[in-house]
Amino acid sequence: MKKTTHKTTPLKSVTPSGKRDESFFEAVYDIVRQIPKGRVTSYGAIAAALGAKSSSRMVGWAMNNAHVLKNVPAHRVVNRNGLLTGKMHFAYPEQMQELLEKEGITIKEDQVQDFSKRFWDPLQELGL
DNA sequence: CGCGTGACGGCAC
DNA sequence: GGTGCCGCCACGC
Repeated sequence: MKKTTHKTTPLKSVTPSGKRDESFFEAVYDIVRQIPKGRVTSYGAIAAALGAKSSSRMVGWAMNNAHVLKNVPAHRVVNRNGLLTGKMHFAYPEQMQELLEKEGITIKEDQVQDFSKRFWDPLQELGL
């Protein structure tokens, strides 16, 4: 796809109503909600499922906005190392680990154990 | 408009 | 296998 010749608002389209295009956010939330209990995925995997794998940072940015919507299990999203990098953004840092352990996931030093087995790839699982 | 920052990831060393 | 640097895109100053 060709991008705009001007560097202004490459991805951030503005809807006629004047608000920012939240389609990216909604898409992220939609995938996160589909993460099975007891499984985790990575920001990059979600970004890849959205066709913007190089924008994995935007996924994390979207999650920061997601705390408003309680329907999004953001605790099931970790970085590609299986590290709970986003724990500081929860109500309290330990909450992320508590929620994961409550789902049967073992965590050691903010690190998801058996990450490769716990990993849930939206691209593969959703058949994309 | 430039610069620094960030819930990231890939690659070089 | 770990560490560091760079690229990525959006945001705040």
